[in-house]
Formats: sequence, structure tokens, C-alpha cells
Amino acid sequence: MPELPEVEAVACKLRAAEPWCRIVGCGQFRPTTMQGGGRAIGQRIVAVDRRGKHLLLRLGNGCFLRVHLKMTGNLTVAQDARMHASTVRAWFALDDGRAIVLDDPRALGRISFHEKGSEDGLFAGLGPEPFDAAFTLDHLVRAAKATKKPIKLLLMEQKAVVGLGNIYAAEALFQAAIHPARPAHRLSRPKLEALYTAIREVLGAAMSSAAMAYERPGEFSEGESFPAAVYGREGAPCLRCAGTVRRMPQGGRSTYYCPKCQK
DNA sequence: TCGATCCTGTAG
DNA sequence: CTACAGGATCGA
Repeated sequence: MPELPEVEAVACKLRAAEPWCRIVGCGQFRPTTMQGGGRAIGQRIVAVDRRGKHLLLRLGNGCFLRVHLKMTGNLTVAQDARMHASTVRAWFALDDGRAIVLDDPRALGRISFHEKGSEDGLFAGLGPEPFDAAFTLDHLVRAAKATKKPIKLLLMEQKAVVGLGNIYAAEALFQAAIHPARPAHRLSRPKLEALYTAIREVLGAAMSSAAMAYERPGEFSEGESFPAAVYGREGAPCLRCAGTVRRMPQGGRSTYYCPKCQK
């Protein structure tokens, strides 16, 4: 599921289940999934926030639970805490009988409890939100000029900007017509400007698509967002030129791109 | 900086 | 069986 648009959709869906009753219990099925969940017992969730791909469940006393969905996680509200799928890895029971459950087939998702005011330390390594005023073209240019690593890897580091993963990084680079392996510091300012615009457009389109899927369920498949222009299209014709989409390994992941129009 | 690693499921 | 999957951290 989750790059930024999908995480935001999960947050929206959780907010729709407000107001929250008190947390009366929690559980997990392996020791690594959740750290300190028991410390949230007795508290009430007062807000659901998002920072990059992290979900923050704010508690009444200022502390918070941080949830990272990793590759396949989903955080949902179950009407009955006693029933759950085999892929549920952790849960919080609420006073009204409902439960917040981490459903995650691959079991890579993580939940952790954090003290009031520990956000700054916890997220010190994260870059700006893509739609925040702090994410400027100059910021992206500075980040790009500072490293020789391939631009796609820079985009996926969550340091120059947060929220892009394997799909949207590829989509943004395609839209900006930039080769994913280009050393970041060698990109011209105009190219970086195109990339800057593309990042916002790609994420923005995915977010409205995710919101649409939420408002009108059934018309769009759950979780999946809009059709990708390059991702997963190896061997298919490029949507912009006469080229053919290729796949190449990058940092242990698959990168999709058109070698003809992404230089 | 790069590969290995965490996990399970699915497709070929 | 192998390859691969929308993430991120860790040790060599």
C-alpha cells in the first residue's frame, strides 16, 4: 500500500472513525511489531497526524503512537475487537468494543510509543513535506547539488523530500523526463524545476485519486491509485515517445523508465 | 555506499 | 523452484 498518498488516505479513513473512546487493551503476535503499546492503555486518541510515511496517533496526555506501514501494512478500524484476519499483527481495543488493527501480510510494519515532545528527535532525519512551504525549488536544488548518487535514490531517501517511494519516484522522474540513474549533482536547474513540479503533480494526483476512492468506493479499487505511466510497464510502449519502457535494478529495487525520452 | 536483512505472499 | 513485491535499517 503505502507511499505518502496511501498513508494520507489511511489517515483520512481513521479520522472518519472519530471520536475515539479510551484504549483499554492491546496485543501483538510477535515481539518486534510493537514497542511500548501498553503505555497507551488508558489514553484516548485525540488526533491522527502524518509525517512523511509515518502515522501519528496523538494521545490525550501528549504522548503518541508512531505507526509505519512499510510495504504492505494497513491501519484500520474493526467494529469487533474479537474478530480479525490472520494478517493482523497488532491491535488496540477501544472502550466501545471497536479496535484499531495493524493488518500487514508481510509483517514488516512497526508501531512504537513515544513521549510527549519527542517528534523533533524522532523525525530529525526527515526532509520537508512535499506540499509544505519549506519544500522549495531551492531546497531541492541544494539537496541535489550535495550528492553524486542517482537522482532516484535521492528521492527515495526521505531526506530531500518525504513521501516518495519506488512508484512515485519513478513516475515523477518520467514526468520530468529525467533518467533515474543521473547523478543528482549533474542535473541542471531547469531539470530540477521540472522534477520539483512533477513531484507535486504526481503526489497531488495520487492524493486526490485516493480521496476519490474513499468518497466513492467501488469505482476505484481499494488502495490502488491512478494508473501508472511507467511503473510496472516493462516492455510496454512509452506514453510520451516511440520508446519502450525498461526495468533496471537500482539500490536493490526495480526502476522503470523510458531510455529514449528520459536522458 | 552497498548488499543483506526483516517477513510473507504471489506469479512465473 | 526462483524472482519479486508501493520500505527502511544495519553491518561490512
